Amino acid sequence: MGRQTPTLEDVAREAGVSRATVSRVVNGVRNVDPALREIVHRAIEVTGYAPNRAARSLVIRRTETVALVVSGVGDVADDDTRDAFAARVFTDPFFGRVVGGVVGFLRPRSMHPVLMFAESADDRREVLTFLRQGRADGALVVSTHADDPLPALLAEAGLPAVLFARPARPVPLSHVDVDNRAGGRLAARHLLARGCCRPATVTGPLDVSAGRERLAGFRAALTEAGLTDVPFVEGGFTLAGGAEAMDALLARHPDVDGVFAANDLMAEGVCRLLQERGGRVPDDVAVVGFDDSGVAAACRPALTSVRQPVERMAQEMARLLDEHIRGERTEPTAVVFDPELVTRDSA
Amino acid sequence: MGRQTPTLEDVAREAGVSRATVSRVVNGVRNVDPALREIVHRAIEVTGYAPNRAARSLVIRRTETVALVVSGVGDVADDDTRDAFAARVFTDPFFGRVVGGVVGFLRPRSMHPVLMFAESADDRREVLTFLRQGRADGALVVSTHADDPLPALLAEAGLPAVLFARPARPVPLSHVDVDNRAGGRLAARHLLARGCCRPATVTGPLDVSAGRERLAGFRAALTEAGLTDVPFVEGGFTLAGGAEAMDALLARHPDVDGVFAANDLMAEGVCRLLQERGGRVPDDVAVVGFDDSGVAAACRPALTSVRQPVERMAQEMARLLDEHIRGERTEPTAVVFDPELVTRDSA
DNA sequence: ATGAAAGCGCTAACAG
DNA sequence: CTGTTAGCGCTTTCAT
Repeated sequence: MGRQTPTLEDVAREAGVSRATVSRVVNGVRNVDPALREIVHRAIEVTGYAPNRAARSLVIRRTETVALVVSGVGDVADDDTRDAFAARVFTDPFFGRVVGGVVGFLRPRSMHPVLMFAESADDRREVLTFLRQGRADGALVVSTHADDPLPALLAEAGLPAVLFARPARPVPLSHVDVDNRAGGRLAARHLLARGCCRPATVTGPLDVSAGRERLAGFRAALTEAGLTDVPFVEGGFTLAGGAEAMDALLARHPDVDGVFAANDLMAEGVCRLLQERGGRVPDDVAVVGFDDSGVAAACRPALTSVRQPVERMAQEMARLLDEHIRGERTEPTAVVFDPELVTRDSA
Repeated sequence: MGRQTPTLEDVAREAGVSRATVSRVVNGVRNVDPALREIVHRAIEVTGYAPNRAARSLVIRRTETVALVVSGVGDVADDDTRDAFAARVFTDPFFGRVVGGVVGFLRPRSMHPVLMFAESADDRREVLTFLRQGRADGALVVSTHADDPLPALLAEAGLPAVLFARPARPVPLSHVDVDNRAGGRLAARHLLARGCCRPATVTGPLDVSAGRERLAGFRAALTEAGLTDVPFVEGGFTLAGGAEAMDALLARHPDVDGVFAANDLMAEGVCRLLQERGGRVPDDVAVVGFDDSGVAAACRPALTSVRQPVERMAQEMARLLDEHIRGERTEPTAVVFDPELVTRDSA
């Protein structure tokens, strides 16, 4: 067997040039005689050379790797909990879209995401260590809870990081978000336009800014139309939570004729419960969701939903991080996207 | 501002020892005087030292990183396609469980997964390059199609890799799998025990071994019971595919009284279609799924399903890869898990 | 435009 | 048990 994987040295020898020249060719630096460049390329081909990234990283002090961390607030860290967390996270179509957008930005730049879960203090420590060791150049953080301590830790440590969604308490980090308030208004106006006069809403967790803002926008638009005291129940952003919330809502207000659920999963839960009770959607109760994720189209009836451009947002999040990493951007920046109503069958 | 991040040298100076000693302490090598170890630990604390992984990787020739690649057979690579692929992949609860299991093994060893999608020839090239550059020590591959060329490429290149599920054509790589045939038998026997006498099945893609084997097991058990010519339609492992397949099945055999769907997503599609047609599950038609993923419990009615221990399988996959990487295992090995029937409401 | 040489921060013989 | 030393493979001045 020959020696290990070939190095720059080997290619240089094969091409009859210096290591420096090969390095220049590999990295596409100009200042290289086209003829030589050809020779070097041939030598690379012949030797089957692949640059050692550890060596490169050591000198350029970059990994071309970013941490993609899904972060909660848990304080436990046993395997079952993590399994369950991972399964739940990945079942929510929202994360798939985030991953898609992130990869869409990173891949053309041959950057790659390392997947991390931060559900406990240990996990968070691990994320910081990971970054401080230079195993990743920065972090993309998707928090599942408002009180997630990770963003603040990252900011304190001066590590490059960008958040998906505005954190509950201000943190000096860039973030992307959708205009949740505008989304709530869109939902309200659509229900009004349909002729609903007893609308209600199943909200997300109210300690999360997305939950609060969607509710606020919904109420504001209704108030403008003269409707106050709109009933609402918190649904926790899950399918089961949506159904339970609708159950509670129905118990107190059997006559609701329109429901805005703050995400599609809950909207589906709402539809299910309504149907179980013999109600028809949208004839008896119109339902509007939020996200326009895969479940919106798959739900029966297909959900009318406030679309959040998650892929674009995730892409932008990656772009911001890249700029922070290269030092092209230093100030925390917020990029806010406009929601859009997608009309289907449920309202 | 002080200098950059502290190095071994800085810690050594602070502790009044040599770099080697600090290195030994950091890496937990014995042979170190407990008193000195204390001093070094203190110095690490004081300086806020975090070992530079690129430097370490350069010499130990390991990254403690593995590629987790979801691999199809596509030949396109535009952004929208990838977005859609990522979204679809992550919507399938199956992958969440895989990720959970993989992370469960890796994390305690401070190893980490880099997420990659391989949907085109370019993507596959990228995966190989990634590994050859030493950016990851090996690959965990989850193929979505039988004809996925990636496993063979990996094997040819002599790169450490382990597959989830047996590849359609033999490849000299380790893999984990569930006994799909036994799973099919379990489903058949359950339907028979319930008194079904006109069973049918919605299969997975028949070019995938999981699809073929589940069908084979189902048929075999039915044949033993004297039932031959069991109707089947291919459903593509998706929700919509399951519904369509059931539709086709019903058109040809309106009297089926039991259906085995080769995964839960399709089983849910089957239930939906049945319900749309006014049929009741399980009273008119009993439905058995496969996987016992999150949707099984969430489906109405809750699905009786053949459980695949995905988390444990994924964990084992990571363990095998780790052994291959450290050279403790050289021969390709297959680890096959037993399925188990979980009885709920649908059958 | 090209080459020589000095590290990047760490580990691992090898002495002592 | 501890220190000295020689690289790991690459990039990057600095000369030429």
